[in-house]
Amino acid sequence: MSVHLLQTATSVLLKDPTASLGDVARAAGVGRTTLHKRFPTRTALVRAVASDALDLIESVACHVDFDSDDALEDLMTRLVALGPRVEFLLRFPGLDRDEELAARIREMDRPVLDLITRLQGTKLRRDLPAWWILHTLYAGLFNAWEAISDGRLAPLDAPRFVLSTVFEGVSDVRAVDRT
Amino acid sequence: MSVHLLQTATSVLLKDPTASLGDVARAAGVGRTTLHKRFPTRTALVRAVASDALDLIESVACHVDFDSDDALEDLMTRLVALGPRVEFLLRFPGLDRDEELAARIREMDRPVLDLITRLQGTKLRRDLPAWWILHTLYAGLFNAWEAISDGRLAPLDAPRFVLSTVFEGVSDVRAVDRT
DNA sequence: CAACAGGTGAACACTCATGTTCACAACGGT
DNA sequence: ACCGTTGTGAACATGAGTGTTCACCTGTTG
Repeated sequence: MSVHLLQTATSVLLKDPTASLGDVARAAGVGRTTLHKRFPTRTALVRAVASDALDLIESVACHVDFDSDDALEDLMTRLVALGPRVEFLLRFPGLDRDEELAARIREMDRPVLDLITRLQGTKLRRDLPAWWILHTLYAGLFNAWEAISDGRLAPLDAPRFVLSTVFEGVSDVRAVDRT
Repeated sequence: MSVHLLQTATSVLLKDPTASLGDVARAAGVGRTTLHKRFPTRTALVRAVASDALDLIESVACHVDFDSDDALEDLMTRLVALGPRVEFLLRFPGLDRDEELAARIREMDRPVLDLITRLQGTKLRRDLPAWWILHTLYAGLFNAWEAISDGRLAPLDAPRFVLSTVFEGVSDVRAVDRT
């Protein structure tokens, strides 16, 4: 039941970052008092939601074989499926001001950055910084989540769209004539 | 001076969407009363900032030759240069709930969507929806703006990074072996 | 049955953003 | 010198979100 509460809080706060605790409690079907019992302050709730999202990412990242050549595709596919729970992490305003959370995020980025750097020896472009590629991947994820929540993109289509677009770009290869 | 006020408001509200009007006024070096004189309510200020951003986009869009084959690259390059003023438009929470603004945005998207559809006959992939390509371009812009404001990316490098990444992807073409 | 933990609504005080009014100062035009 | 404009600070009322406490209800466990 605590899990469902966090999920509801995630979606409510993501749709409207200024939503009151009363809104969150009502959406979750619990009393505001109960919400305050579990999360004494608003920032505590936000941190719990963010922390939950980080746990979620870790729980899928540990299933990815980072030594594989398809690790990035595998990771991305799994992340796309997580949806709003993780979108919250990248989108919620002022979240980066929490140093502890920011540190945890950097900590999670590190192995992915290493993976990207390694893959730049084989399948990834070497003329782009690893951090730029990482953020391009994030941008692709973000893009897909937004399209899904807008109802324009079917969740099952999302991984294919993201991977295909981010890796191969939007140019028609057969028509490419630039250097 | 009114212009400078809007610019300041943009950056302050972008950094912290929950910033109070007092914060905005102080950052702009004017009294809160003066701010209220010019923009009676908070939403009025937000709408003014957004409207200003839209004007900015229109002012550069009218210099783009939409019949050219390089129209997209031209447009993107100009948009990258606009920076935070426009980032506000895509990022500020709850902005899409203003129907008038949303309509103006859709109105501006239309010619770009048409351009994309047209270019899908030549240089752009036909297996992706036009709206997906459009949002991928936006995601690239957003990515660049974020990197710039974080100090990781030099503004002059931004257009090249965005265009190259969005159009050609992050895969090393020479190593591509997928279908 | 008794005790206890967990959930609930009502009420309260507190803080803060907001919107408004008012009186005053600076400035330019007549 | 007069007046209208514009900006300013101070003060005030209002409303909303927040955090807290308390009395009450419910189910479980002993």
